[in-house]
Amino acid sequence: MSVSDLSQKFMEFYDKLSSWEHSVVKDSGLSPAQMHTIEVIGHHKNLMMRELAYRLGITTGTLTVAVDRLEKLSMVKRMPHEHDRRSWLIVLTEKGKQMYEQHNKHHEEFTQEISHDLTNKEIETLYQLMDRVLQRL
Amino acid sequence: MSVSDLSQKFMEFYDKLSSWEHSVVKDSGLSPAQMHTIEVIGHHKNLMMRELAYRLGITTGTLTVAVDRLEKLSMVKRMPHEHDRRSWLIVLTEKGKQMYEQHNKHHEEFTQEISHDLTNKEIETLYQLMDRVLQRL
DNA sequence: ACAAGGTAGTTTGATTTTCAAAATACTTGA
DNA sequence: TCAAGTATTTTGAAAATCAAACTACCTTGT
Repeated sequence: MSVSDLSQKFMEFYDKLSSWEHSVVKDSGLSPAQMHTIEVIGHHKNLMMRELAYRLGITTGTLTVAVDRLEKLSMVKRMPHEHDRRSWLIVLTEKGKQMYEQHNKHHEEFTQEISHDLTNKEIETLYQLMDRVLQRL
Repeated sequence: MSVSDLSQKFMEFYDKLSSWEHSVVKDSGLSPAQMHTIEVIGHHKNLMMRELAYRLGITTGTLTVAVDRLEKLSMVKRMPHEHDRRSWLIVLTEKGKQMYEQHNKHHEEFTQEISHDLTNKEIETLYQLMDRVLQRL
């Protein structure tokens, strides 16, 4: 039982999550990138372009286009920043919030499904271990 | 401690892994999609176009273009299929194998790094729990 | 044996995602 | 105030993606 084994499991987990996400998102009418954008905005409530781009791992130029499109779909809107007239706060519209909530529900159903064989204690343990691992990131 | 909490951790893990992967891949000269293609081929040693496309979650049309490009970069090559003249087996070249090994090493260093605070027993537990979760996927 | 239907891969045409670099508009600090 | 810095957008180009049409080959039922 080596670090290399754990590494394999991490990557397997990542891959499977990725393909699950992909298949779920397809039914939503949004692209994976669009859904991810909505997830991050929904999680943070409001973000400036620069910060959002950073969290999505894309450039602000790319984000400008993406936000334009999401705005056209009535999923997000640009709100003026109170203290900096160069900036926008990007927030979810009502429709965007619904999309966010629904997608979250999918995540929870998914988690429910895959942790079905675990006891409450095991779920707790898994949570704690992942939490500790994540703190080093 | 609910399923919803665990769900959050899963998504946080996914996100952070994703952005880590992104930053590592950038230094390799390949795109994330290209690296992922190499990872999957490297893992399975050889795959037909159809199977590889399925595992990558893309269409065969997209894959044709991607493999063309990776072939031009001398990372992969198409080998004729023994029993089916319509098919190719996609395999890594020597250069592709090196890329694959190096990327794997990055994964292991990453895993080493983030599991640094865990005891061997905890690593074992985490591995087992993830393994059980993954079996339901 | 052979036609019909199925499958593997490629091509085509279009859209989306992405980047780097230049441009614009605003803020900050000396 | 003015120079330098920052937030966003625009531009031009490349890469990733899809659906649908196409080619070549395989399989099956009669």
